[in-house]
Amino acid sequence: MQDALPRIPLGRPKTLDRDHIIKVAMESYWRDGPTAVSVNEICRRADVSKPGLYREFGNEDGLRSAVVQTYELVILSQLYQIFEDDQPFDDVLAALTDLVLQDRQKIDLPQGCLLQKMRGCRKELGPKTNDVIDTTSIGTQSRLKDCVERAKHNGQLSEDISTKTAAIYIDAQVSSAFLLQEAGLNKTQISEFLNIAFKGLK
Amino acid sequence: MQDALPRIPLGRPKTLDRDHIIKVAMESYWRDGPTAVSVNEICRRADVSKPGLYREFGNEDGLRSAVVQTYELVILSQLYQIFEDDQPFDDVLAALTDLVLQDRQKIDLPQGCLLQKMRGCRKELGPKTNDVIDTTSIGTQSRLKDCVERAKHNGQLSEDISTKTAAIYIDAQVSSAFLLQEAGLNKTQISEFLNIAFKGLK
DNA sequence: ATAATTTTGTACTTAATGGTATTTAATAGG
DNA sequence: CCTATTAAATACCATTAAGTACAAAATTAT
Repeated sequence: MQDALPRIPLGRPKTLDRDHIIKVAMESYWRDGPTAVSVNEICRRADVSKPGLYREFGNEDGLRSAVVQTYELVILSQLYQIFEDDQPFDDVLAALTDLVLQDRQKIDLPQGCLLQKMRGCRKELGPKTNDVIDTTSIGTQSRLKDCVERAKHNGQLSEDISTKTAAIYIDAQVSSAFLLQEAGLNKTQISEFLNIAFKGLK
Repeated sequence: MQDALPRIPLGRPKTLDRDHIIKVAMESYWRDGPTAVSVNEICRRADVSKPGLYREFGNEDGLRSAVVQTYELVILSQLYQIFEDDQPFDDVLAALTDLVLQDRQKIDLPQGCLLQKMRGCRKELGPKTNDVIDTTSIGTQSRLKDCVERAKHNGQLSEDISTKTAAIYIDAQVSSAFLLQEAGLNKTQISEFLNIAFKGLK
């Protein structure tokens, strides 16, 4: 079979920038809170008409779920990289600390973790968004569990702690560190905090 | 000077039950989220007229700040009791675990910690509420610090960890445990989690 | 040209929000 | 009984929310 030639579409050409809307919405939800920014406000910030946005995402739930998906793809991938790199477990924990401590303002990104913020107000979010939150959380957990399993296998982590609990524990500590950072703690304090937390794993 | 006799007030007698409104609002914010319930809805749930509520609390910010104050008085007092009881540090940590694990449904209270939920969306709350959140947080921290200092003095806790960091750490771990509980983890898992977390202090 | 097709934004709807002006009800004192 | 005083709720306000009907604009095909 021959490949179909790129068909020139009929009608008015597209100008609506879906990725741009997602980017603006992501930063808005991330910085101001997932329930603190209205669709109206996002339209204003992204300089897009409301029907344009609704055509693309269906409804608010569609927009928010698209945002979470993009967040996993663009932001959480850094985290996944750490889990997948085959390095000593201590280095993994150090890399996690570095990730939390990296200066967000320099790269113009909001503080904290959007997924965590979404989880915090999930009752106020729609079903689709809740689904994406769940699958993303499960994705993170499963990667973390693989990492923990590997560490156990290499004798870098005690077998006493169940893999699931260890994964939940590490995730929770990183989340706490993000929260404390947003509350205004300095790098030294965050570092000290994670030090104590990760000591419990040894 | 002579004590003034109890003056009988003129006019229509009061029937508005301030404490009842606070109770209803507290449970609403706690269960559904501090920004998820409108003043209208609270009026409905408390069976009170809107001007009645506004007369009593001024505005939404006034209601929310009153709720947080009551929360400290009624709920956090249990926590404060643990910090103030002069018991071995290990017992303090065990008592904290018990507090998290107590069955909230039996006593018909929502899960999690309202103060923590308020902190999570503080940008969406008014200035008065933010003030009360801050003073309450400081109050908790200061009691925790006293408790930590005592433990250090009695040789039950290493002097290596700064008192402030230890206090922040313990508070964060309890908060995490509450969150995990809300996410559906069972008692065994929560217990295991706090076990690991508190191990880091030893 | 003009018709067909697709994308676009103006302007609207309905419902809810936080907040209040105003009237009505209930009491005490003269 | 009438007035002053206090507390109550009805009914309203402006604003904003999420979501949409519809006509104008921009293109290709005829």
